[in-house]
Amino acid sequence: MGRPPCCEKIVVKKGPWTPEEDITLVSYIQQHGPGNWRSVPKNTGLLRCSKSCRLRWTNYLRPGIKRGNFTQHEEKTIIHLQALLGNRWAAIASYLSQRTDNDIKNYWNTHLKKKLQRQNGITNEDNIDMTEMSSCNNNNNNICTNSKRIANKGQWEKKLQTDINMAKQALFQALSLDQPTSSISPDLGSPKPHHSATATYASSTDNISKLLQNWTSSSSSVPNTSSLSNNRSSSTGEGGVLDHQSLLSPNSESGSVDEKLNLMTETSIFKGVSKPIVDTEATTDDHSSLSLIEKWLFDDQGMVQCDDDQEDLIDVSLQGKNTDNNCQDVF
DNA sequence: AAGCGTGGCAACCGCCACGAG
DNA sequence: ACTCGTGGCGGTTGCCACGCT
Repeated sequence: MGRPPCCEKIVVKKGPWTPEEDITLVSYIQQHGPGNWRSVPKNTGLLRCSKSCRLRWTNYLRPGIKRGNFTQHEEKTIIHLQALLGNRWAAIASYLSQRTDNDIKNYWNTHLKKKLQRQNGITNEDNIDMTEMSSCNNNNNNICTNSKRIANKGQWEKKLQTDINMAKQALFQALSLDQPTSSISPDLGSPKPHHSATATYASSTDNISKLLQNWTSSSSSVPNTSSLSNNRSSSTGEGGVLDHQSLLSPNSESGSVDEKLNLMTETSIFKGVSKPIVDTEATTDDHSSLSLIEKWLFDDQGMVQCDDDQEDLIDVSLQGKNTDNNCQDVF
């Protein structure tokens, strides 16, 4: 038996989020930063469970989320990481800077699983768990068996996660010093192809952009990075919070909501977000230097490549073969 | 044109980990 | 050391759009 639902006592609304709710949530997070989700419904008046607020933010409203079709590069990355990590979507998502774990999970379940099934000539009747199957793509069957056995709570997971987190943390620290600005994918805010015509609000990122744009009037210039830096430096422990006005005020300087949301990623208010916003410029500047983790991911298929999609990956410049070693050690 | 089946995605549910008291 | 509250994660469900008959 698990704990009772977090919002059992109060009447909570379920189902798709409305634009008004989204705005309320975004506004609140703009002012207070993410985190302390329990207080969000209370303070905003949203009739939503705190969990629901958090999910809505992390999976949909959070700036820097790339939506739309997965690139081949992303696809291959997911396949490889899934084979290595299993269904640990959050961990996998940490390597795809702009994708949410939910997105990756959905994509795996709806596309990649079937694709792999086709490639491996496995029929649905076989009812083979693709998670396990792909895990067994590793060379060592014993590894496969053992890792499956301890897949859910094994200590190797913690070690692996710790190693990854440490490496990433070091990288982010380095990047944050060297790369003051970022350029989030232009895909952000673009409507998802599949649901672009849908009438359902919740299915269209574009809608919230449009809606938010109604809150903003025409404007001339984009807030410069230095002002953001000032915000950051003058922030509290929660991190620098963009002036609420900069996002929603009619007098805002910034042109599009997407731009504003993108800029939000540059502030540190998202420190509390589980998945770090990645400075993509660091990766796009030097496409020629394929990161070790990517090499490692793609080596076995001899498909080391450097295309436009590469910017989607975190350039985890881990030392030497550490990543490889870490991953193998834990097995 | 209507009915049905399927696919895709957002959101919910239940469990776990962890920190605070 | 223990309990409780909260956040995080992965699995699953429900809804909607689309395609096929």
